[in-house]
Amino acid sequence: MKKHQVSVKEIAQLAGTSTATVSRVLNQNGRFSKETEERVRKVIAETGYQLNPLARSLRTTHSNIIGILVPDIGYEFYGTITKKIQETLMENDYMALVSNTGENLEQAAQYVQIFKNYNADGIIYIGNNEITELPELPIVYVDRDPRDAQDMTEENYTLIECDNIQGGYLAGEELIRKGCRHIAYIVFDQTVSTHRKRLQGLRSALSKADLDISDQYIITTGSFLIEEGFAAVKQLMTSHPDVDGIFFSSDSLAFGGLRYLNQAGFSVPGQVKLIGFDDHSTSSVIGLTTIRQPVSEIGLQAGLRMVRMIAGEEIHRQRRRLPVELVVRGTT
Amino acid sequence: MKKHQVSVKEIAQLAGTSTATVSRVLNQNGRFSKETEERVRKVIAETGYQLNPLARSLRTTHSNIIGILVPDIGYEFYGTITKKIQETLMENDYMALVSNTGENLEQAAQYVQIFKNYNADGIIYIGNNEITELPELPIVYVDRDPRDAQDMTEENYTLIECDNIQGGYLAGEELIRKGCRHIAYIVFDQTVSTHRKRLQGLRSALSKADLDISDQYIITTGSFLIEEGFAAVKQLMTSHPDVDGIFFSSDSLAFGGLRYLNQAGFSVPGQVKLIGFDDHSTSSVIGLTTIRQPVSEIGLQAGLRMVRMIAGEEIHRQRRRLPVELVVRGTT
DNA sequence: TTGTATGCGTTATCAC
DNA sequence: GTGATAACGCATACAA
Repeated sequence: MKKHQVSVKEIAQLAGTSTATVSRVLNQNGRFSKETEERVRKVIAETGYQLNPLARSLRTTHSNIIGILVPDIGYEFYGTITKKIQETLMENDYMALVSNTGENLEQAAQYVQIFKNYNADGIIYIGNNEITELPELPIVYVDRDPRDAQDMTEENYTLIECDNIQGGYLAGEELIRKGCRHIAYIVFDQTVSTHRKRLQGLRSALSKADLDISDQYIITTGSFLIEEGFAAVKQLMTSHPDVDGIFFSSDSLAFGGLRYLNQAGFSVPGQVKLIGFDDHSTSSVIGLTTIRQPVSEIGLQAGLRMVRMIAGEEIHRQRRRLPVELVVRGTT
Repeated sequence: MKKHQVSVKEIAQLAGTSTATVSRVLNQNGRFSKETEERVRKVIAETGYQLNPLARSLRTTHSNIIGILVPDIGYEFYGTITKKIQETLMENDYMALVSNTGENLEQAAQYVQIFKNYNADGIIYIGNNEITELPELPIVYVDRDPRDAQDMTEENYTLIECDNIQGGYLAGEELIRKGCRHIAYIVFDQTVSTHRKRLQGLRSALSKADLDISDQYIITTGSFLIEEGFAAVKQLMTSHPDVDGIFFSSDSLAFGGLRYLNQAGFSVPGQVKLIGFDDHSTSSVIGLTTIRQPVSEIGLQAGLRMVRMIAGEEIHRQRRRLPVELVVRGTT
C-alpha cells in the first residue's frame, strides 16, 4: 500500500552520479557542474522525489520547524495571535506546529521536550513559566512574562507583550473620569504576569485619584469563559452592591459580567460601568469599552524575532512592549 | 552549547548489554530477563535518556503524530474544535500538531505533504477538497465534506459533521414561524459543502411554506469576519428593503449584520429577524437566535475516529452527522 | 568537480 | 534471553 519513497540513492543512480553530488545539488552546497545539476534536477522532477526531512534532521540536528505553545487555542485572542505567527513564519520558510497546552504546565513541558526531540529550531511560548530545560534553543515568549521582571533592560530573554501596565492605567483613568469611585477587578489567574500588570496599572490610576482597591474587590475566576465572568460579577454585586465600576482582565469575562448585570436589572453604564481588555472581535457589536491589544502586531513581532534569533542576529532590546489603546464604547 | 544527547548505544554500554536489548526493553518487545530490564531502566533513569523520535520514525516509518489542518484558527469555532481534538488525541497517546491553512488549498496541500514526509500517522482535515495524494494515510474529514456526496452510505471516507441540512431547515422554519416572508441567506463561500447544505435545508423549509429564495437574496462574503456580515447586510437592505428575515452561515456574519441594522435604524426583530449558525460563545450575550453545533462532540468524535482508524478498526458507518439544535433568543 | 565511506539513533533480522 | 549487524535516508569529511 505504502508507496515506495524514492531516495537520493536512486536519484544518483538514475542521474549517473553519486549521492554526494545529489545532496550537493539539493542543498546548493559545494561545487558541481551545470550539466550534472541539470541531470539531477531532471531526474528529481521526473521521479517526484521528496526529501525525507526525518533523515535530514537526524543528520543535521535541525529542522525548520518552530513549535508554538498556546494555553487555549479556543480563545480568540490566542487563536488570532497564533494565526499571525504562523503566517509570518511561513513567509520565512519555517513550518509552524502549534500545540494546545490547556493552561497545563506539565503538558507544556512535555510538548517542549517533544519539540526539542524533533530538533525544532525554536519555540514560541505563551505560558506562565520560564522554560529552563533547554537553554540551547531559541525561545520567544509572548504575552506572558515568564519572570517577575521589573527592569526591562536587565533581562536577557525575548518577550513580546503589549503594555499591560499602561492598559490597566488607561482603564482606571476612564472609569474614574466617568465618575466611578468603587472600582473592582475581575481577573483570570492572578499568577499570570499579564494580569498582574494590568492590576498594577489600574492601581496606579486609582492612587492618582486618591482611590484604592481592596482585596475584596478583586475576584479571581477559573478561566476566561463567559460564564465565569457572569458568576464573578454576581458574587461581587451581591457582596458589594456599592461597586460602580469593573475592570476585567479579558473581554470574555466582561461579556459575562454584562450579561449578569443586564439580567439582574442593573443599568449599564448608568449604575455600573464596565471595561474589558483585548478588544475581542465581538466587543464592537456588544458595545463594550475596552483596551485594545495590537494582536496582529504581536504575532508579527513574535514571528520576526524568532526568525532573527535563529539567524543569530544580535538583538539588544530583547523585550518589547507594544502600545495599547483605549476604545470607548457603550459600557462606560 | 548543545547538550550531548545520550543514545541507546551508551545506555547499552552502561548497562552492560547490547543496543538490541535496550531497544527491546524500551519497546516491550521480544524477551529479556527481569534483571537486565531493571539494569537498563536504572541507567535510563540515571542518564535522563530521551528516545530520539526522528531516528525511530526513520526506521519504523511511523510516528505518533496526527496532523490537524484548519482553515482559520482565529475563528472560535475552529479553535474550539481543534482544542477538543487535541485533548482527545492526547488522551490516546497521540501528539497533535496543528497547522493553519488560511483557506488556502495550496498551503493545505503543502502541509499535507510535510506531515506525510514526517511519517504522520494520520491527518484530520478541515478543508474544502479531498486529499487525493496519499490514500495510504488515515484521514478524517471534519465539518466540510470533501465531495459532493448525497448518499451517506456509499461513500468510503470518514467525515464528522453536524447536520447542516437540518440546521438550515430549522432556521427556515423559525423565520417562517415568526412571520418572515422575504428571506435572505448570507454566506461565506458557497463552494463549501457545509454552507451549501445549510442553504439546501433553508430552501426545503421555505418550499414547505410555498416560499422561495431567489439568487438576489443570497449574498456571498469574502470571509466570516464581522465586517463582512455588516457589508453584506448593508448591500442587501439597500437593494432589497423588503427583506424581513436573514439566515447567516455563521454567527460572526450575523453579528455584523445586526450591527448594521442597529446602526441603520432597523428594528430587530421587529422589522428584520436574524438567525445565525454555530452558537458562538458570545451569541448568548448578544442575544442572537442561532443553530447550535455540538462543537466539543464533533472534536471528540473526530479524535476518536482517528484513533480507531489507526488501530485498524473496521468502521461501517464512516460518515457521521451530529444533531443540531435551534436556540431561540432575541433576534427572532 | 566528483565519488567513497561513515555516521546520525533507532529498530529488526538473524544467529547464537 | 541475548548480541552483532544491517538498514532507514541523508549530509559531509576526506580522497581523488
